[in-house]
This record gives sequence, C-alpha cells and structure tokens, in this order.
Amino acid sequence: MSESNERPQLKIEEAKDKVMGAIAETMDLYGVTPAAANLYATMYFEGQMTLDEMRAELGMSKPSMSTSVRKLQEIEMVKKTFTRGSRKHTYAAEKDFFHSFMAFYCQMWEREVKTNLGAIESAQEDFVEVMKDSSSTPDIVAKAKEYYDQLEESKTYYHWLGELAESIRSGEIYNFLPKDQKD
Amino acid sequence: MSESNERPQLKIEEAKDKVMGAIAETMDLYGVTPAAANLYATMYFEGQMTLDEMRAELGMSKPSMSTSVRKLQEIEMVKKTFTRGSRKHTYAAEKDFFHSFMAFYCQMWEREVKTNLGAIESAQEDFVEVMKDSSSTPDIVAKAKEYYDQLEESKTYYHWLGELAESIRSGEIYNFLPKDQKD
DNA sequence: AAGTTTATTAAATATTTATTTAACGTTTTT
DNA sequence: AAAAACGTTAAATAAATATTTAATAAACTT
Repeated sequence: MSESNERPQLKIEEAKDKVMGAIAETMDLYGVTPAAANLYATMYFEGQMTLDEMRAELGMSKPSMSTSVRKLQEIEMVKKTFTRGSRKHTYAAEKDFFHSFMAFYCQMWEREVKTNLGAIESAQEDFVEVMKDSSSTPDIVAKAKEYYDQLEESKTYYHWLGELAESIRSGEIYNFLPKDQKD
Repeated sequence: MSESNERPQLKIEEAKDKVMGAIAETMDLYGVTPAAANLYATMYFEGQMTLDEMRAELGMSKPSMSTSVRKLQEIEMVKKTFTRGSRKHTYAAEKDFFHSFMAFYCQMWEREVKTNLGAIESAQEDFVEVMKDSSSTPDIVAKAKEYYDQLEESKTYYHWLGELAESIRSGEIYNFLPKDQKD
C-alpha cells in the first residue's frame, strides 16, 4: 500500500463501515447473535472467506465463526463455495437480499402456521366434544362454542400467512409488487 | 363450580392450553420475552385484564406484567381498554392477527429500510468522492465503483421492502391475496 | 499408515437479558 | 391534608445465551 492512496483507501473503509454497521444493527431483527450479524456484515463486502480469515478479520474464536456460519447458512444468508486446491472450507455471503428475505420469512411463517394451525385443529375437536357431551351445562357449551368460533376466525389468518409465504417462494408476489418499481 | 361440569370444564382448559402453548412457543419469533409471550397467550382467551389479574393468572411479579404489557402494546398486540369506575388500568389482547402482523412487520421493515438505506446513501456519496479524487489509483477507483454498484443493486430490495410494508399498511395487499381465500 | 491440518463438539466461562424485590411518585379517596 | 391504591422505575438477582478454551473427530498428505 503506497502513501498516495492512503486517504482514498481510508475513505473506502469508512464508507464500508457505515453500511456494515447498519446491517449488523438491523440483523438483531433476524434473531442472530451479534457475532453472526457482524460476520455477515463483513462478508457482504468480501468474496469467499475461510473460517480462519473470518476469525482474523473479526478477532474472534474459530468455533464462534463455525457456529455463526452455520446459523447464517440455516437462514440462507451464507452459502458454501467450492474452492479447488484448498482444504479449507470457503463461504460467501448471499448478496441477493430478496433471496435472504424469502428464506428467512417463509421458513419462519411456515413454522408458525404449522404449529398454530395444528394446535387449533386439535383444540377445536375438543371443543366440539364438549359441545356434544351430555354432561356439559348450557353455559359450558356456550363457552366452548365461543372459543371454537374464535379459533375458526383465526384460521383465516394462518391460511393467509401460508399463502403469503407460498407466493413469495414462487415469486408470484413480484407480479403484484415488481422488484424494480420506481417511485 | 358444580361436580357435574368438571370434566367438560377440564377439557376446555386443556384445549385452551394447547393453543396457548403454540402461541407462546411461536412468539419468540416476534422477539418478545417468555413472560410477554405467555401473557399474550393468556389474554387471547380472556376479555380485558388488570395488571393484578395478570399477575395472579401467571404467578409473576407486577413489574414484569407492566413491562410485558408495554412491550405488547408497542407491537400492538395488546390495547388499553377503558373501564369506567375502576382505577385499575385494563388491557385486552388484539385478537385480529392481521392487525398484529401489520403492526409488527411494518414497523420492523420500515426501521430496516430507513437505517440501511440511510447508510447506503451516505456510503455511496463517499465512493463517488473517492472515484473523483485525483489521488486515487486506478485500482482504488475500480474498488470504489464495485462497491458503489453493489450498493446500488441492493437499493432495489429496500425499495421493494418499503413498498411491501406500505401495501400491507394500506390493505392493498389483500387485493392480491384476499383474506378469505379458500383452497 | 502416521502425522498434520481443519472443522466440530463439549465443557467452562463470560456476558447479556429477563425477572424480582424494593423504593418512588402519582392519583384517588376519605 | 393524610392515607391508600396503583403503576412505574431502579437496583439486585436469577436465568439464559453467547463465546471461548480445550478436546475430539474427520479429512487429507506424505
């Protein structure tokens, strides 16, 4: 690094830091650890990296990098890259935010739909049984019906959420909201 | 509570518990504490509640209820209700999940767009300056341009995310994905 | 096959976050 | 005006989570 390009070089680093800071700051929203957030922010401006390079860059332990990378792979924000000749594994940041958005939210929403809809269906069966049970007093039956209806109403939401996830996975959503919309 | 309705009554409680469990379990996705998650799950099957009733129901401290309620109000999953005659504040769960979805995600995405887009704009200005700087070597300029372009590309995503939030806030999204879609 | 490099797992530690107890301020009631 | 009820804030404790060091396992090289 020569003396004449030090100032611009510094400016580049500062500019990168601004963006990296913002990314790391908003990534808590994605439920990742600070280490993983910083790692992604770093990788966003790098090509592929090895665990050792990550550790050197962030000044953290290798297992921490290993764990963080795995977490980031789970939500598809980092992908493994193949590098012939090197024994070290290499990874690269997924830079297409549309892809990350899809992977993260669809996974999350699908889990929510599955878990809650499952519980709702099961509970509704119970409420029906209570309503049919001859030992239920009228006010018990009324309560059961009230809860049943409340759950039935909520199913509309979970179906919608599932549809939303599906339309994002399929890309159909972009017919409604184009990627390159200018306004 | 008479002896004859104990079985159905128990069944109702068990059915509620299933749904409450699922709600509490998936609410970690919304970044709330376990106390807040359990509180919302409880309130979902109740009408309005006072802090003391919450504490009694969950067996937790009053400040914990106070904090949890405030957090849930922030993401609009609980709203304050007016009860004339009582000095105690009363709160009720927002049972319209569409509303909660909107409040939570739009707030989150708008924060992300604002923070990251702000940093990106600022960084891009820096990269432009580096490119115009006569003391920058050709490879420095090339690097600056590369980063500039990468950021420019990413702006498409943030604009899209902002649009998505807007269409959810306005309800326009339901033209594309109707609430009551059956399939 | 032995030795070396790399990644992962396990156990221990450090840090952060959630929760509680205690204190405070505000509002209402008498 | 004094006392009581209620909610919130502050400090302390408890619990959970992230991170590290140390140990293990797997893959490659010679």
